[in-house]
Amino acid sequence: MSSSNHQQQFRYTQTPSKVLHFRNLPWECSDEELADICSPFGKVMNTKCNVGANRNQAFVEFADLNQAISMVSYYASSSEPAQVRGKTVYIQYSNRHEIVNSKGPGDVPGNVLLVTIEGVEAGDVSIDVIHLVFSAFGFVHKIATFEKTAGFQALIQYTDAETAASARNALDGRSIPRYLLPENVGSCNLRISYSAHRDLNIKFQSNRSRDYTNPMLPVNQTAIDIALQPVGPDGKRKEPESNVLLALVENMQYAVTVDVLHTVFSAFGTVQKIAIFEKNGQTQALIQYPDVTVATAAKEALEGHCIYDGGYCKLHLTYSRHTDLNVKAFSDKSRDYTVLDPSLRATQVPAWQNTQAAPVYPGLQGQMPSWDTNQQEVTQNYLSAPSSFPPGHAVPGYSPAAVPPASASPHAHMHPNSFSGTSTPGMQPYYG
DNA sequence: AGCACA
Repeated sequence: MSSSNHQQQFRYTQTPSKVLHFRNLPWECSDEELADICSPFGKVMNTKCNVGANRNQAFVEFADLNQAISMVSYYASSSEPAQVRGKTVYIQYSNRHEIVNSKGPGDVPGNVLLVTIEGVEAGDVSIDVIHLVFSAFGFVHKIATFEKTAGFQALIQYTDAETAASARNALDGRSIPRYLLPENVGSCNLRISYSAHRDLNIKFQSNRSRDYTNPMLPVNQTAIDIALQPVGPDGKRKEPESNVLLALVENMQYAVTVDVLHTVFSAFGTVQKIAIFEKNGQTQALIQYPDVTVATAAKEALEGHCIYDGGYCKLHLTYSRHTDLNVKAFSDKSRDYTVLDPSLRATQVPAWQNTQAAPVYPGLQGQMPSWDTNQQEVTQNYLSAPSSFPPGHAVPGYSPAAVPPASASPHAHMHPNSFSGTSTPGMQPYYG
């Protein structure tokens, strides 16, 4: 019966309790900070921090009811509010009379985190991505991953509980950045608690477990394919290389067209095909090169750079799992330069009416600056150019208005780099 | 800025 429930909701009518409820606490307020402001009023028997959805509430249990009353009374009449780290905290009697320490094992702080990666299968998030994400907070000693009914989980071992806590506080409830995930994965929230483990027993370096303190550990058979993959300078294992790049475009303030991408990516070699699509509300593109080497050069030169000055249209590049795109030869969202001569666009000739590009456009040769079919010099210039990229300015001077006509080169598929090297003299922003 | 967890 509700009439028998005399628990009061509001401060002036609450019945006193030796348990006090604190709210509006600063982020990650510690038991020590709580005890600091409570101990002048009595003996603190128990505390519970990081309560509530925002983890900014807490409970403190005094030894005696009068001690709790004295604290509430003091701040009720004080001109200075109770503060922690300069932040005003609000104190009232809890509607319970003791702190029930129902700390599950996952709430006992330790140096090993138990991470549940929601919404993914084990294969979707590599141990290297996990390592990359969690290394942001300190040296990761060991990682073990496994699949349980709860889903894909990982144990992350840090040096100490403080480092583990900082990682937990920063990442719990958040998602792994999308550009670190495969194309087919949406958001994947991290649920992080503490493991009771102190020291993980990693027997092998494998696709499921790593011991970063012991690089000499034998490699498990199941991890051989992974071990054969190249390792980047940061020690992060790369995804399988491909001649096709997946580009995620961040902060897309300007339209990123097929032509823009073609111009940007042609600096590193012949672009065979481009496809632009939307995924999870973000613009993505696939760029196909003839071989992995060129794709790698483009990836390394362009990763993290912006198509436009001012941080606009920042590129995040990964290798696609595709090797040969099946795209419409000419649409606003895709282009196949191996099938279709781009000059057809300028001359308004549909692709399917022309199967012999070169002989049809002899006149265009004359429009081009002095270049012929032996464009070694141009090719070399642009292949060597990415090393001189100014950091943070993938395409300095690039402006949306300066998008080159895709029609400029009728031979893009025959002569590597001829497009970007010759078609747009006012548009050579890459290397100054 | 408003009450935990099993």
